[in-house]
Amino acid sequence: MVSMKQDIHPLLRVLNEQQRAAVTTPTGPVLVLAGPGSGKTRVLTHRIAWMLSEMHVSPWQVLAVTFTNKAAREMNHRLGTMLGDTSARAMMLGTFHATCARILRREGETLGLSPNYLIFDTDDQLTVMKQVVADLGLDDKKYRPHNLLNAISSAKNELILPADYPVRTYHDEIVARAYVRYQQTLRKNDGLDFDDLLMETARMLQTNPTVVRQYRDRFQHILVDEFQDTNIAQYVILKQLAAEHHSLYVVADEDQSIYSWRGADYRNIVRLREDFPELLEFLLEENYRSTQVILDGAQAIIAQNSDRTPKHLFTEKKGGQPISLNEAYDEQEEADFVADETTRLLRNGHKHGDIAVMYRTNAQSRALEESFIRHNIPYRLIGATRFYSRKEIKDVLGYVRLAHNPDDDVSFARVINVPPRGIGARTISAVAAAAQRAGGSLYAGMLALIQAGGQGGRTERALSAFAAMVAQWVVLRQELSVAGLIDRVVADTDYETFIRDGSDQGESRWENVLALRAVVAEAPDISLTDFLTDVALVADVDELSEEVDAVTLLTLHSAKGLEYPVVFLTGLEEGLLPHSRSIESAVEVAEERRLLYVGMTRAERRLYLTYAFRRSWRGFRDSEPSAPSRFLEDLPDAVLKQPRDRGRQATKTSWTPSWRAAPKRAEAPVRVELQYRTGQRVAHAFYGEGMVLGSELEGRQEMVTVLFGNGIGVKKLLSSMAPMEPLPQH
DNA sequence: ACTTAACGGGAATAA
DNA sequence: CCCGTTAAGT
Repeated sequence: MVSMKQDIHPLLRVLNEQQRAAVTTPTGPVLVLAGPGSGKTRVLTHRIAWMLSEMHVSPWQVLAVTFTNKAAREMNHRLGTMLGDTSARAMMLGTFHATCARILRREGETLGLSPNYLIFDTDDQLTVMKQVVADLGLDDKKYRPHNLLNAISSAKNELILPADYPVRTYHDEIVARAYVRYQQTLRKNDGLDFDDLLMETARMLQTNPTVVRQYRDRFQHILVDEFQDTNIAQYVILKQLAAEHHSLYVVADEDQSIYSWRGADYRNIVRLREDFPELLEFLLEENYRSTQVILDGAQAIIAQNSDRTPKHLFTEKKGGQPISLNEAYDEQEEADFVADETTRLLRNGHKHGDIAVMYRTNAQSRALEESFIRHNIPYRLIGATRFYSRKEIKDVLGYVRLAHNPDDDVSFARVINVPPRGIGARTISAVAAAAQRAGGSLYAGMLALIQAGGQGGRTERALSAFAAMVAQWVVLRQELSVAGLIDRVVADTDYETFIRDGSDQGESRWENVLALRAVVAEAPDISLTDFLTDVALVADVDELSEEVDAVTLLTLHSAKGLEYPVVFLTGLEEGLLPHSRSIESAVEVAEERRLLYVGMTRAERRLYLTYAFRRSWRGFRDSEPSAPSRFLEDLPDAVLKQPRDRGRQATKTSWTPSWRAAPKRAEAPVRVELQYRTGQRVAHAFYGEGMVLGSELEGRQEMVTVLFGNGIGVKKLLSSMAPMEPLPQH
């Protein structure tokens, strides 16, 4: 039934029928299955507004969980303009991690957590785990701290406590011991890792009737975005909170589930249906983002996955520019193609900010950056080295963390001799030994050591000076703002002189310190605890501002939830997408495919897919040949700008980059006839005519070095792969 | 005690 | 290539 516009509630006017149904449904468990670009953020926002204005829900009773802090901010802003700032501010709105951090700050004491706990990031976790491996006398080659952390993270995501870690093998036994020790060490340092935030919250809600009642009363209405990427701990939190009122409103797209490696389990959708049998489901199938061509391409890719609900996405943006599929010689040429094409788009009226370049791994950004610099195109890079993981930032935060809690051994060990102040390895072991004896922190150990005396003048003076400095910071943190405290620690440690060593890198590091200082200045009243919590929970995408007009470089994972008029997806090669680490598992390959789907569906108007013919792998001096991604085979020619070169399809046999290949076995020498001789003239399908500079066997392959004309220059090609043939001699 | 060079091993996505 | 570790030099 078509209703007259004026009969429709103002909140609903901008919505289509499906969206309207989802927004106005009575409270209760609701699952909105939303395709990409189908306006799920809009639905969530309008649903909240609808509940507040039409269903007598108080903002205080609403908990909304988003995937990024940025999404939370945006939703908050939209609701603010729709309803007025006050009601928007009363809601609890944030990511799972941020929300749990807040709850634990208030209630954690029931679990024995200090209200001033700090969040330990990946770096800190690794520091702690290295200590654990050393303490337990484990071989760190056999039990890599990194791997142990992964195992522990998986356990935490499934709410498995150290004491309950399942042991089936000796290896499990070691992991279990490491887990116990790791958790003890974290707590001794008053730290929680990212997974703890979720696990401890879930555990508290499961075990503490008083707390759970309090939060069920408070959060009578819960809304969740990106539900397909929740893990078990997150699901338990939701289930516990919603157990009484059953007002749980989740938005999901199983085709965009790309975080299983972080414990996300899209079967939570199945659990939801089981745990809330009265669940109502809504579909959002109209896409408002992309053109039909882009949508068709993306659909063709995702349709190949089994175990999914088929969807009928459609858009009114019929037709559109065909998808451009491009092969480049290597990663440099690929990057140059992206830059050249960007320049062309800019000439045709696009802004830099319209354009995003996406890739599977952060390492791929390098070639792109270099090319953008050469072409003088402003860009910004998301991810890579997180701002808050940079050495200089971690150092300064280390001092600040010591002021917050001098018993934080991780921070203590990090900064005790930074900048170098004559406290070397010897002295540090003495401090550690004293701490051990006293059963206290390193800081306590240091104080004990100073009191006992007898270290020798130099060392004693250095230690006392450091101790006095830290003690002073602890006092000053009460009276100074965070900005003031940072100024003070930087001044006291003479950090500027240390970091500005005259090199360009030093300058850039100092600029980062100043940038940190500027960030703090924007929140003059923030408490030290809140500041340190925020810092730990910022994601790089959170910092993405629309005001900067630059091309965005980011991983496919970071791109989730974003959209751009023009998108380049680069490195679409076997080994990269799907990634070599996923290639042997069908389940993981399916997730890689979803990753491509997520990338493609970010594009509004123009989509470029690129792959390189050969690619350099880190330390290898020569690049390795690569094959186009198997996923590209599933693109119908109809959506492509030019039909594909059928000769260069991915082979179905699994391909491994050389650095993953099995060690070369001694083989009987195989005589291979060289096809090309130095001086030979050749014709190449892309590069035209050239002259062979040399030809040699590489393994069993003939590698030909050819000089091409037209400014193309020297290329190294595999005779078996290259679309190239010898020309008759004159 | 600190700095520097040489070496070896590992290599994905991220709150 | 980048990291951390180690050995030798300041």
